[in-house]
Amino acid sequence: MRRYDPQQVETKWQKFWEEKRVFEVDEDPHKPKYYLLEMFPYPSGRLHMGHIRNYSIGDVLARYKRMQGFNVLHPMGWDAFGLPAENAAIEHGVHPAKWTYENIAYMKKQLKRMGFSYDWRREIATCDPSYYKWEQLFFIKMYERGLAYRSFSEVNWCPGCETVLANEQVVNGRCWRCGSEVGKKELQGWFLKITAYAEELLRDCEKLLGGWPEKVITMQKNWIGRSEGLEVDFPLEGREGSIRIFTTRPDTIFGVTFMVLAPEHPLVEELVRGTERETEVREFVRRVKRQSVTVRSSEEVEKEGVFLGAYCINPLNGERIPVWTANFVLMEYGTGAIMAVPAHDQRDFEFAKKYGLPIKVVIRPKDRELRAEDLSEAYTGDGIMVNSGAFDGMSNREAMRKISDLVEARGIGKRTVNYRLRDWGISRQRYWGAPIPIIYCPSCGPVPVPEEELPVQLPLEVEITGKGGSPLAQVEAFVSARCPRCGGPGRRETDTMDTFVESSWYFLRYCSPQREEGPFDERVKYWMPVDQYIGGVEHAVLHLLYARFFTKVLRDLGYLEFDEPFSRLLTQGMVIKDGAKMSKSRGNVVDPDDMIARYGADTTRLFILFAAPPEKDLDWKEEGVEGCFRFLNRLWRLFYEVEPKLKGESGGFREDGEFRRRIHMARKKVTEDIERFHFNTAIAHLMEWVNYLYEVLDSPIAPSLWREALETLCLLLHPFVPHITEELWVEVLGKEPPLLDCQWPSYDPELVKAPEILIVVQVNGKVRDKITVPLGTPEERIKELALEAPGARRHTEGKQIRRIIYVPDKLVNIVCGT
RNA sequence: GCGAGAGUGGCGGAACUGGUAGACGCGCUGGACUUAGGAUCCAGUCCGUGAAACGGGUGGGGGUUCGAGUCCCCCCUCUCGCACCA
Repeated sequence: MRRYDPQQVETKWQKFWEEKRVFEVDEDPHKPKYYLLEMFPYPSGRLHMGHIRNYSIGDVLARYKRMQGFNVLHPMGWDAFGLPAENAAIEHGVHPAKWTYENIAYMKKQLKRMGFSYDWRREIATCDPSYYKWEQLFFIKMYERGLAYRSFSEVNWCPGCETVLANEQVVNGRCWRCGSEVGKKELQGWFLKITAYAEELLRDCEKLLGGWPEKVITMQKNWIGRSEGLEVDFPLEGREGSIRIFTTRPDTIFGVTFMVLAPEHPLVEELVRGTERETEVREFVRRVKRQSVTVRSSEEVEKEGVFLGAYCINPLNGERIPVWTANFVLMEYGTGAIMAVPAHDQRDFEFAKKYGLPIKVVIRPKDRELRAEDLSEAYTGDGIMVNSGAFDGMSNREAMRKISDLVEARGIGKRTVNYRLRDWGISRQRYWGAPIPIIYCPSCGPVPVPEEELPVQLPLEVEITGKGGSPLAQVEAFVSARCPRCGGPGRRETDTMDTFVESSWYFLRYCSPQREEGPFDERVKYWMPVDQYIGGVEHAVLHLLYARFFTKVLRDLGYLEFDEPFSRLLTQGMVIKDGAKMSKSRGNVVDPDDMIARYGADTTRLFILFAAPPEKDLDWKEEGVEGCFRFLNRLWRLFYEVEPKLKGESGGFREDGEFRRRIHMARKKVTEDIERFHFNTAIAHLMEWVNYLYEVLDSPIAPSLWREALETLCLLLHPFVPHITEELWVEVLGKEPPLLDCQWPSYDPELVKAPEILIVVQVNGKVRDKITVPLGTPEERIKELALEAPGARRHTEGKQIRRIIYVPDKLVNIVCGT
């Protein structure tokens, strides 16, 4: 018997697939399309187990759908711009382009060695000018529509990466990539107006229901953070002007006992200038501004503030209200100023307690009185209005509406909607990224590069030192340019785009990757949207939000006709070893190359799919891998042991119903399990079936039945372990490759049914016996048999039988007295 | 603190709409075949008793039900996300 040699088998079929172009697909209007996409990798050097897991899951679905008759688009590419390439240049003196392309070449080889069914003709690398050219075009179109703008503002600055970060890229006050503590910096940069789509991005979350994990939808909703409220002007006392605040609780406006401005609020300086408090306040503001984002946003930080010495007037009741500034009010949100109602807001309450500010109750619960001096915390619930003039006695909900109406009618404020979502800052002070296609002209200002001059190529001759800001600024040949508008001398923008811009539309480019006349054509209509997207949860509010935004923008620019890019999303769990995420610093990394060399790609894939369901974390265990390797050997031996039995005549054998039933059972189970992404149970069932086939190895089974079983086994296992199945299919069964073009086997529900069914007999809910009855036995007969079962009789003897419950084909429960 | 998810053998994990808890795999125990094996095969493996019978058992406590891992209430633990957003 031939030994199972994964290396030999796997390289043989990989070569075959490539030569026969098995994975290449074209548009075919006669077939239903299925776009299966996995998040493309950053070419960091080599694949890690997280990639292998992601792509193994994807490959199962791609192959399965293809065998089901779908025209499956399954592309792969490279998220090729990014900092590590630049760091490699700084550390090892290798050019980012060289480093990137070498990594791509190696990782591509690894992907091929895993047997993933990608159509490599569609491969894209985002650092290729033919890719980012279109991105630059989108930028210009967005600029023309006011969706890309330049602004001078306080941005997140990562000292480690020496560049700006978008809000989404700051995780717990730290850089999402390098973990450095993020600071603030005043900087001029380019922004994409994602806030213009806040409402739609939020609303369309409804369209994702059912297709996306609820968790991701919730995270996106929270990130967008819509809140409805009221803006109100509080006139300043003794001078011109007013303080505009935003509140979601207009019903508490009679309970305002102080105002708080964000330390960055322009009025702070204005109000204290030339007063005795000037020094104290300035000192405070300086101190707060110095606090890093991490410190200022962490819970431990105590609320602190200072009185500005100024007062304003509550426009509803004329009360005189002191104005403070404090660290817990953010300039970025709402109007940067709040009305403080300590009785009904916990933060205001804490602040009032600390500084001895008055507390005034304006809402009481329905069933009791509320006294300010009794409060140990703010009362934030609903109730009845008190101390609120004309609104007393009203429910606070009603008062909310009435007060808003009044404020709007008097012209001192308006209802507004606020979002937490900020515009997306895309300028990066780095080299290895797509250049922003703008030329600054001393007389015309920023001018977009004309379309016909795109792409603005990233120059390759550049010195990368990691010091002194953007490397592009040093390349005079790049920087100096003619103003497209007036023809005068101008200078190019030297910042590059955030790499999340590239990943916001790559899935569209796969549809027409080589097209030179435009970013995409009618093929995008055929393939999009992506039917199934697979990747890690870490992009729940980064990539996935940006990609949704881009899709909507491109739709409005006339390129697309749909609203959402990804119909279904599967977020896979992490790969864990020894209780922790695999990482170099922990030294618990398992290298895919190692696994392939020792066990082969099929075993590696099988283990990953078998050890845990996709959305859960996967615990890497060498012993588990060995178990899977053992199974494939068992499978291999089974085929060669059965091989001689396949040759004989099929006549003269007793029809074996159970043997046939198992075939259909397997088809049903595996199909259903793949549909719900329960690959582990699908594989478990196939293992069980193989165990059964070994048991009946010496039984007189017709050769045609054996053949049917083995063929089914190959077909059902193929999405998981494509190489070994292809080999057995051809070498033992003598069939034509590739399996990918064979039809997924269907099952006959009638044949899945067993002729005899096992009925569990319970007495008072406890299992006491089991009986076997022929399919179709009438209920009355089954109940009789159950009562006669010895195990049941032991427990019913001498007792009164009260009820008999029958669950068809499952159990009988005899309820009797005790 | 808020929100979501999860707690099942020695381990990874099964159990679709309430209906035999522990499938499958790992590990472990014993045996067979072997010069040998960490190869392969057979048997066993939730706990209590040698075994049957029986009893207990899905984080803890209550409840609904003929019947609860599954549904409801309270509590504990863990993971993830958000975290002064007015």
